[in-house]
This record gives sequence, structure tokens and C-alpha cells, in this order.
Amino acid sequence: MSDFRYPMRLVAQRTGLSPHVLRAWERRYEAVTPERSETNRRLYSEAEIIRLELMARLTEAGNSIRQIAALSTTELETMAGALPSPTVTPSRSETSSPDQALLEEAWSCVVDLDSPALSKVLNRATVSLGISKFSADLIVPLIERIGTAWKSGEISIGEERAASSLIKEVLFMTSRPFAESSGAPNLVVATPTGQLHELGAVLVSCTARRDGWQVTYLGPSLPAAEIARAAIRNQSLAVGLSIVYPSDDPQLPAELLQLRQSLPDEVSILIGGRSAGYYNETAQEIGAKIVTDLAVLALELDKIRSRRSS
Amino acid sequence: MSDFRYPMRLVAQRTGLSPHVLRAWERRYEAVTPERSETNRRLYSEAEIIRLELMARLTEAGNSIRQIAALSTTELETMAGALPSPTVTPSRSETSSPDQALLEEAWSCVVDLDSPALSKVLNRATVSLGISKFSADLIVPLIERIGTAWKSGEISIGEERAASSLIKEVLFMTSRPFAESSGAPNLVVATPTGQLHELGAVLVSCTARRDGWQVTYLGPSLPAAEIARAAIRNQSLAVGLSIVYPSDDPQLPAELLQLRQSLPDEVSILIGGRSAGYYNETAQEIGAKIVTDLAVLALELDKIRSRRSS
DNA sequence: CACTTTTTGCCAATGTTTTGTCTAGATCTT
DNA sequence: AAGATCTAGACAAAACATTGGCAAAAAGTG
Repeated sequence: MSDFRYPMRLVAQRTGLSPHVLRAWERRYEAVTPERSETNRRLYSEAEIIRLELMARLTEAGNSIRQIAALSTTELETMAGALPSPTVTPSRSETSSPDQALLEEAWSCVVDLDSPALSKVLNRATVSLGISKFSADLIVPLIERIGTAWKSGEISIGEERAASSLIKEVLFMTSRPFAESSGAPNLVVATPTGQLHELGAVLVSCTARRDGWQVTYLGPSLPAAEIARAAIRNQSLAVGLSIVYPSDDPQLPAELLQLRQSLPDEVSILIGGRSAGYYNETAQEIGAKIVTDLAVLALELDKIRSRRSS
Repeated sequence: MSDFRYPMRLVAQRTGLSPHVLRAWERRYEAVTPERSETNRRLYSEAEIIRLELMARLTEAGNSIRQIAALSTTELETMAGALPSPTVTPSRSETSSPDQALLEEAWSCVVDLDSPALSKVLNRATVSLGISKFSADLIVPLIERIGTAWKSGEISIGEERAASSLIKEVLFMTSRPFAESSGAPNLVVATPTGQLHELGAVLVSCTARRDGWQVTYLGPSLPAAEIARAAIRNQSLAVGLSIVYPSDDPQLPAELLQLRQSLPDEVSILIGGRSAGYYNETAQEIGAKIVTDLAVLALELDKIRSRRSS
């Protein structure tokens, strides 16, 4: 369990509720009671965000916040779970146990090379968990597990590929239904030369798309020059890179430096991925922001956007 | 049984009845008698909603609410049981115009590295052309053009990647909305070691999926052993390979032979792609079928399926 | 067939509750 | 200094309730 706390802006963004509404719900119904910083700013926990997401979905579905707010999170979950039943047969007894079980189930599909089953599990998870939880609690750990298992030889390239393709597909899928807004800021996403694992990059793309960015996805192992070219061509506000493995590529710092030089100063660089930390120095040198988690990524994207649009 | 009570709004939404009607039915016939909150809001139970849903369907079907309202819920249920289940009527009128202009438009997006625009063009094309025409008349030529332009250096890796990712996404997208049929035959799709361009393989996957196959997509440049393993694991009826470039890889025939040896005899091998012809001899040797276009592919897939299922 | 009567969905007026949004001034962040 | 966030209070739009009534369709009747 992450003990990271998130600020207002991010919560508003993730839940789609305005800061005003968040405060109102808290004041009037004590829907959540976030901690406070020393300076009295609200600090929401992951659990509170999830709770708010649930309440947002349920009110959307016609429930009144007044009633909903009194319920426990698990009650909200069961309600939301029964929610997408359009239909005829009313009885539904589906108590799906939380994420760990799902992760195990997904993992067993991966090692079994069973794509159809994996597809089923992932799709089910997107609806039962909601997109952000799906990404953060299921996909991220799953990707990490695939990564380490692959390095250790526990699974081989076949499993890795089959799973990656599928995950990629599902992720792109979930981030798709957004209208093409022509005014959206552009983000170029890629993985630097030498970095072969693209799932991190896909995750970045999806997060950004859900946040209303227009993403130009370039895929894995691309030379700095190419990345820069794409960014310039699209007048991108930022470039997102994912660095997972290897974590000690001697070429990489040079590559990053070149990227910085080829890009206009006003274009931000975001670096994410398990191994991002190993290149901390270089990152600092080129003024890149290292993002450790999807929520933080969303936050940074938001910052960049508001900075430029103002 | 959940003892949660739902507000008006949600009930109206779920039953399709207006708040006015809900109140009228209650006042005039006591169709339901929801509880009230302290502030006099109606609070419907799940059972009442179900009852209302039934009454809504029955009145829709011509019954008078006056009669219906007096009946017990179980009586309503038996009545509703005789009703035809709600169906969807897919009306479709497709005006297809063979469009060279679309291809040109798409191509200009590719060379401009303009992903958003390309996305728009492709999406528009999927609806205006219809999926099969979209694949055959737009995507296939586009892919070929990208391939040759890349070889000749007319475009570089950045353009190729950006376009590929997008095309891949759109293709997977269009072949997606199929119900997960557990009885569907399986097809493993990949590109042999050395073959880096995966778009052909994606196209094969999509065609097969639209045909009702369950596809295990492994992506580009996979060793024969891995492909075979996946096929065996999934009890696949066939393996689809795409061979585009290079067209004179000396390793490839050996790779194909190994694949044949590692696979059970009853598993068919289909080879597609621009350069498939160059390996004609080997293909014949291993009993692989070379498919020259998507229509032929669909045909072959059908043959394989019927052969096995009969 | 023409003429009531009943049924039924919908609307208006009026009052209350709920809920999202806003203002204003102070404090904090960048 | 500009932009966010905080509190507290207030406002206004929606939503809901009640009563009463209208009008079109359905049903009954001479």
C-alpha cells in the first residue's frame, strides 16, 4: 500500500470532480476526510481517491450524493460492480475479491501463454476496477512481474510478447473513447535507443490521452534525433520517455543529452519507468522530470499544460 | 439482498419512465409505494425498481397500466416472460467509393509525421469504406508504400514507427468488438526472426478475428521454437506468418523448416506478405500455403476451420 | 357511427430540498 | 507577483413533492 498523498488538483483531475465539489462533499457529507499538510492543504490518500471515483461514477448513474456519501467503500464497490448491468435478470451475486486475486489470475494466463484467457481477465478488470485502478493496481504490477520474470528466464520471449501485445491493445483501447479535440496539447512518447520494452511507454500514452493530451506514440528504441524531430514537427509541449531495462546503458546519457539539445527549450522532458532513477544525474542535467508513478505523471502533465496555456 | 434505497432520478433512468409517470402510477394505482426519506423524498427499493421495469415493458407491449398495477410481481414476471426479448436492429446502408484520394491524404500525414491527422483520416475511412474495404484498399497499399519508402530512405524510422503504431491501433480496434466465443479456433500470428515489420501480421490477425478466430498475436521477429510453443499450447489450428523484408534472408528457410518440425502435422502454416513469394520453395517443402491477399486469407482460414471441425 | 366516459401521459404552479457553483478575503506555493 | 487552496457564507439551478387540470387515446354505450 502506497502511503503517497495527492493534492487537490490531481484528485480533481482523476475523479473529474471540480475542487469546489470536492470541498462541498467533504463539508456537507464528510464523503472523505483527507489529511492536511502543515499548511492546511488537503492531502488525499489513494484509497480516498478511489472512494471518490466510485462516488463520481455512482452519482453519474443517478444516485444522490447525499445517500451515497454515508456508505462504506466496500458497499460502494458492490454497488458499482452491479452497475453496468443494463438489464433483464436482476439477481447478481458477484463478489469479486480484490486486485491481488486478479493479478494472480492474469499472471497464470501469462505463464500459460493463454492470450484469450488473459484478454478476458483484463477486460473484466477494466470494468470492475475502473480505469485508473486497473492501470495502477493491475497493469503496473503485472508489467513489472513480466519484466523480472523475463530477465530471470522464468518466462521466455514468447510469453513476454504475447502478453505485451495484449496489454498494449487493452490499454490503447481504454484510452481511446476520447473525442479528438483539436486544441489538445501534443505529447510525443517513445523509448530511447536500446530500450526494448514498450509497455511503460504505452502506459504513459494512455494516461496522457485520458488527461486530454494528443499523443504521438513512437514506440520502443528510437534515436534521440527522431524523437526530437517528431516533437518539433508536432509542436509538442513535452516528450515522455520510458526507461526500464537495461538500467546501466552507457549510451543512454549521451542519448538524453542529444535529445535535450535537439529540442527547443520550452519542450519538457518526462522520464518514467522502473530504471529511470538510475539516470538521475543526467535527468537533472537536462532538466527532465522523473515521474515515479502514474498519478504523479498526470500531475506533471497538468502542470505543463497549464504553464503553456496561460 | 441489498436494502439500499434509490432516488427518483435513478429509477426514472433505469425504467425509462418519467418522474411524472412514476408519481402518477403511484398516486392513481399504488403501483409501488416507495419509502420516504425524512425530507419526503421517495426511496425505491431494488424490488420496486424491478417491478416498475416489468410494468414499463408490459405497458410498452400494450397492456394497460390500470390492470397491470394490481398484479403481484410474480404475476408480472410470468407475463413478461412471454414477451419477445428486446432486440437491436442494425440498419446499414453502405455507399462505397473507391478512394485513391484517401490514400494520398493518409500518405501525406505519414510523411508529415502528423499522427493526429492520420488518426482522423483512418477513423473516417473505417466508417466511410467499411472494414474490409478499409483494410484491402487503404491499409494494404499504405503499408506497402511505407515499406518501400522506408527502404529507399524517403522516410526514416520515426515516420515509419509513428504510422505503424497508429495503424496497428486502428486495426486492432476495428477487429475488436467481437464476443468472446470460447469455441473459436485458435490462430497464432507472428513474424519470423529477422522480420521486423509487423503490420502484415497485424493485418492477418485482424482478418482472422473478423472471421471469428481467436488470435494469439506474438508480434515481430520471433524464433520458430517460440511460435511453435505458442501454437501447441493453444491447440491452434494454424499459424500465420508475415514476411515482408528482407526478401533474401538466408536464415529464413531454416527457420521455417524448424517451425514445421516443431509443430504437429495437423497444424497448417499460412505465409503472407509482400516477400512471401521469394520463399516459395521452402513453403512448398513444409506444406505451407502462401496467401497473396486478404480475401484469399479469409478463404484459406475458412477451409482450415471446416476441415477440422467436420 | 357518434357520443360519453375512462384511462393515461403530461403540464403548470408552488413550495422544499439538494447540489453545484461562486464570492471574498486570507494563506500558501511557485 | 501570479496562481492555487483554504474557509465561510451565499446563490441559483435542478430535482422533487403536491395539487389540480388538460387533452389525446382507448374503451364503453346508445
